[in-house]
Amino acid sequence: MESQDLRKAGLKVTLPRLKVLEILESAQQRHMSAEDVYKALLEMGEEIGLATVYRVLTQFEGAGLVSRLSIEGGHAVFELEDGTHHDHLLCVRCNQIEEFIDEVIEQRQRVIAAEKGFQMTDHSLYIYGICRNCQS
Amino acid sequence: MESQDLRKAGLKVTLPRLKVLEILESAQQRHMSAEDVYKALLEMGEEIGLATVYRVLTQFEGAGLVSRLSIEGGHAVFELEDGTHHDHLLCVRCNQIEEFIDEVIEQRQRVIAAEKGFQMTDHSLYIYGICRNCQS
DNA sequence: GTGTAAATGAGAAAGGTTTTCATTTATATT
DNA sequence: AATATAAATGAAAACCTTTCTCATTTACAC
Repeated sequence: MESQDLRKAGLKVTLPRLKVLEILESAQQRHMSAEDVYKALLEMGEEIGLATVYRVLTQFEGAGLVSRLSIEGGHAVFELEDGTHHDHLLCVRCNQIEEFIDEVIEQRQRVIAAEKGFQMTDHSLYIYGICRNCQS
Repeated sequence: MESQDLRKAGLKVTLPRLKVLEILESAQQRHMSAEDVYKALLEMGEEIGLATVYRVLTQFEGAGLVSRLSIEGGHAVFELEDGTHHDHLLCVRCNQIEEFIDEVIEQRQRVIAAEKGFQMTDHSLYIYGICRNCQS
């Protein structure tokens, strides 16, 4: 009953929105670009325009249903929002993305923001590297 | 004698390169986009193409003379390399950028990368917030 | 001074994302 | 259940930052 999620978010229940949600929920990869979602829709037989995919993802972000990662060099990727804040490790070879949570870092960030007189609104931490599989 | 910096970096000493270096060294703002540099050059009376500014900044980055920050939502900004690794605090109102160094966070990042089996190549941490001046 | 490889300028092209606008659709209302 | 209305969609154009192409100019080695 994903329709409820959409209604709760104040969005009309439309086929493109339901299908995009479905893709995000069932995809093998948790992190997908707009293009990835678009292609997955095509494979599913749904002819939904790329512009609509972008619009829907942006609305979902606004509604708190997904988060947007702005990774270095290029396109954004989206992940279903699961309520947990986490940061990311990205493999520069295979583009795989892993997540991690580190309370020590979180705490230090709060301290630093306070020290500098900043009212923190957000923060993003990306660790780039070569994952275990790609080191061979 | 900035010419030496260029020669040391294996770059020919050309007027565009000297002028871009000059802008970066004398600018009131330490963090500048390619467009910022381009405009500063125009104000200085130097007719240097935007493509050249991009090329020069990219070469400077390769030569270790400047660092490129990939901040959220759009264009890259460049800063003169001063040898110190540091992270950034960005004001979402006035776009001012502050720098900070935190050895605890650095250390935790190394630990996390190791735990996940990543050979870390780079990392980027941005704290977004409202700076002291903009909170009034 | 001259030759040669490298650098530049202008504009075109690229790549990801957003906008426009006419058409379609979901939902509130009758 | 039919209808009105505001919102959503598709397709293509526009956008924006950045890179590339290619003819011309320039720096540096000889």
